Parts: sequence; C-alpha cells; structure tokens
Amino acid sequence: MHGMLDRTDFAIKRGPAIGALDPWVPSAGRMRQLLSERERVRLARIAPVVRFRKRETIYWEGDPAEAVFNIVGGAAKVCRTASDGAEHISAFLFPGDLFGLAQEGRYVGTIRALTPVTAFRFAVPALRRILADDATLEFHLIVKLMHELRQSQHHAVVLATNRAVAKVAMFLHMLERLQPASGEAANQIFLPMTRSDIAEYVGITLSATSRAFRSLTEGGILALRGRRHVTIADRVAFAKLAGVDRERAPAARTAVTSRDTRR
Amino acid sequence: MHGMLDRTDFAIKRGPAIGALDPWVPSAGRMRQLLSERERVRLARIAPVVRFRKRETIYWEGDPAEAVFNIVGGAAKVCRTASDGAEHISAFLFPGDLFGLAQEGRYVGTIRALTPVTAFRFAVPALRRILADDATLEFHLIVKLMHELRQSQHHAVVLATNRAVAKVAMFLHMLERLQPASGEAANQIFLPMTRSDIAEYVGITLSATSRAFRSLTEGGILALRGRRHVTIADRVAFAKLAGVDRERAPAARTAVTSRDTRR
DNA sequence: CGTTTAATTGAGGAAAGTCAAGTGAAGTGG
DNA sequence: CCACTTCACTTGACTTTCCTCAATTAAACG
Repeated sequence: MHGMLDRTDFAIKRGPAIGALDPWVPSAGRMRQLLSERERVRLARIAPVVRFRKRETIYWEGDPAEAVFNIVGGAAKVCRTASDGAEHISAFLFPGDLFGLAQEGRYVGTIRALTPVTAFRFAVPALRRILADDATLEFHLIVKLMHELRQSQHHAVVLATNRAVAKVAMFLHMLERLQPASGEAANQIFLPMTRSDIAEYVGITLSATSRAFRSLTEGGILALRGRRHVTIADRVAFAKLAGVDRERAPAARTAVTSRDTRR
Repeated sequence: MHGMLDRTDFAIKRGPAIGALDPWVPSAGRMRQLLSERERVRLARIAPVVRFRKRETIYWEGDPAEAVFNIVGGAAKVCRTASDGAEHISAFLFPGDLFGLAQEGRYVGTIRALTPVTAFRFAVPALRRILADDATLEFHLIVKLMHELRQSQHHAVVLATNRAVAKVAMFLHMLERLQPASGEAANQIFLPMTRSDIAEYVGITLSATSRAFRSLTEGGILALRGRRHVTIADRVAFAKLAGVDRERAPAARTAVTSRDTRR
C-alpha cells in the first residue's frame, strides 16, 4: 500500500507517460515508454493532475469532449451503453494509457474508476496547440493509437471465441501481459475489476464467468487467493486455453476451406 | 460497371484519400475527406498505384511490415488467424481506408481482396520522412486512427451481442453507413463479401448466418436480389434489431445494477 | 455487527454449434 | 454454347453450451 502510493507520487513527478508496443521496432513484447524526458516536462506544464475516487464516473458517454486524460495510477474501465441499455465494457485502462476518445465533439464511452485513479488532464485546445508544433510528440501519439487499435482487435478475437472458459483464460492472459511488473510475483495476476466487469468485457453472463473460474480452479489450472488474486498453477494448460501455443512461424499459408466449425 | 471504372480512375488522379469522422468537429455523421489537395499531391509523388486481383492476398500476417496502403477502389478483408487455426475477420476495408497495421516490424493481419483492389502503396521509411516534417498530415493520421479505433470498438459491441439475427442486422447497418453513396439506391446494400466472411466477422457460424438471413427475409425486414444485394424492406423493424432506436439524449445516468441478463 | 453489494450455485430451456446432405450459381474447358 | 466442376449457400436433425430465473452464500463497508 505504502509502496504503491510512493510509486504513483514518483510517477506524477516524472510527468505524463505513454506506454506502447512499437509498430516497427522489435522489443520482445515489452511495452516501452514513448515520451522523452523533454516531452514529459513540456506536457506536465499544461496538464494538471486530477484524482478520482474508486467507482467515480470520470465522464459520461455523450458529454462534450473537452479533455484527454493520461492515467498514471490506478485502473479504470470504458463502458459503452448498447441500444437496449445493456452495458458493455470495451477496455480496461492502466497507467500509461490514454482516454478521452471522442466523435463529433462528444465522448464515445463512459469512464469509471475501478480503484482510486490519478491522471493528467489535457484540455483539447492546449493539447492540439502542442501537437501542432511538435511532430515527434504527434508521432508518439500515432504509435499509441496503433497500439490501442491492436488491443481492440484482440478484444474482438476474444469475443469471437465461443467457449466461456477460453474467453476467461484469454482475458487473464491479456491482463497478465498488460500488468506492469507491478509488484506482483510471477504467475500472479491482480484483478482490479469485479466478476461482472469481466463478464461484460468478454461477452458472457456473470454466472458463466463464475462457472468458468470454478472450472479453471477445479481443473488445477488456476488458484485463487481471495477473489482478486489469481495464480496460474498450470502454465501449459493455461497457455493452451488462452491460445498462446502457436508457433510464431509464418503459419500455414493455405487458404483454409471454411466449413461450419468454430473450434 | 463502366461508371465504376471511371470513378476509380478519377480517384487515382486525385491522389490518396483518407475518409473519417472527425473526433471534434460535428459533421452530422457524414465521413469527411481529411487530406487537402496539397497533401494529396505530395503523397501521390511517393506512392505508386498497385492493383490486386479478386481473392488475391495482399500480404500475410507476420510478413515484414514494409508498407502502408491506402485503398482507392474495391474492398478487402483483414483476417487474423487464431491459435487454433480458425480465421477471424477483424475488419472490412473500403475506399478511404488505410491498412498495414504492424507490431514490432510485422503485419498484424492477413489482407485479402474481396473485389479487384486499387491502392496507393507507401513505403514506411518514405512515409515517416514525410510525416516527420508535416504536422498537419500527422494530425490527420491521428484522426483516422481514432476513427478506426471507434470502428473496432463498435465491432466488439456487435460481437458481444448474442442473438445471431441482431448481429447480422448490426452488420448490415454498419455496412450501409460505411458504403459511400456508391451508386446504390436508397435502402440498398451491396455485399462484396461472402456469407462465410460475414459469419467470421460477426462471430457466428456460416449456418447461423444463413438462418439469420432467412429469418430476416421471412419476417419481411429484408429482401434479397441475388445473394449480394440486400434491400431494407422494413426500416423500423430493422433499426430496432440493429439497435439504432436510441435517443441521442444524455441517456439514463443511473448505474444499472448488473444482473445476469444480457438482452 | 448489520446492511449492502459481489459472487456462487442449481435447474431448466432457448439458442447456436456440429455434422452432413443437398441445391443453386458461377466459372472452365471442350 | 453446353456439360462439368467447383464453390457458395441452404437446410435439416441432433448436441452442446450458455442464458435465464432464482435462491444462497461470502465479502465489503459503514
């Protein structure tokens, strides 16, 4: 706890930070800090630090989009309300992420804090002014957006899966890769979100999520310490479910004659 | 037919084109051309025109990412191969779109032409050079990426839906909005892709897609003219299924106590 | 400590997936 | 131009999975 506060405070002093996998530079799957010291200092000058309590709504879908935020501490979720009123979660946000996606002047999703959140707040006009005369910074933003686009496409792959257990496994795998080496022991995953949130993210019901967790623990693949700490007990079986067992080799370049089967 | 060729040829002469909804400027839902004449001319100088036959693979997932493309004529699909070998379609590409998304130097998906495709090809180093000294162009790229991110998140909403008929309706609705007023009569949608492609995009089986189409035509909501031309017969019912009946009003700001239900 | 919120678990039914056969359309080569 | 092959799509019977409804337990919070 104390350690975490220190880390966040330290992060605030260093200024805004954007993490991403570079589209062109290989980095063995490790996220990189895109901003240079100079850029961070410059951005810090126009961006006040804002804090939100756990469960607080940072902004609502449809609100006038006046600012972009950069998380430096905590976690949040992006919710989109479907036409029938059902909520769907389109992303989870962690330190190094940006939020504030807009369309025609209005925010595209509702943002809710899962834990206490600390963020830098960039007023859109000020940000645009800075971007307009710093091509490098602009380029970094492009890299980050490409990263988010890939993430979102991966999310779609998870949603397209049809077995609930596989969906949950893929979700946990994603979370593990995303989780900055945040003081978690190896094979440990911390879940800042509820089971309901997970359900809404992977596109199944709360019941199904619960059953999937049970099935995973009973199968000896996971172990739970409390409800928010997951340990991966059987890496091999886990990787198989999460679909990480593929070779990185050029893959079969044969156009698969698409039958009716999905598994 | 003749008309289409002319239109593509004309588009080539005008140079690269990027269509998007602006994040901040309201435009009543109509896509806008982001590039100015000057930018289009400048880009055309570094980008040769390339053509691909119907069904041709433009590049494979995992290939070294050496170029970015801008479609000016035809349609294509982005396929991602899941670990189990199943193919999932993460997007369809139309004139005004970009493709060439990379991660650590390699393409993230396989691109296949659905119809004959005409595109501009930008070698990555040349493109980076141009971007580095044109902040406006860079900004336009940011706008386009934000547009694609929203699209991808919308795709996720479609995938999270659980009734096959609703998925297909949402897909058709998306296609209708995307379809540039391309000589199609009102309420008419042209499908450049197969039923299999649709199935892989919305995350159901080919059978289920076929049944959904049947259910929609039998219900008097759609009418088919051949397999690739759809007419919307009952706008109201269609909008209801596709989830377009929502008011744009600030929506209920009440945190819905999430039960188990998804419909 | 009691109250609210989060999560688990069970029984039954609806929906889509699977397997398999068959129809229609499109393209190919004689 | 027609027979033939192939590919795209449709349809049916059966199985699996998850969703729905509902009751209960466990944890979190004041």
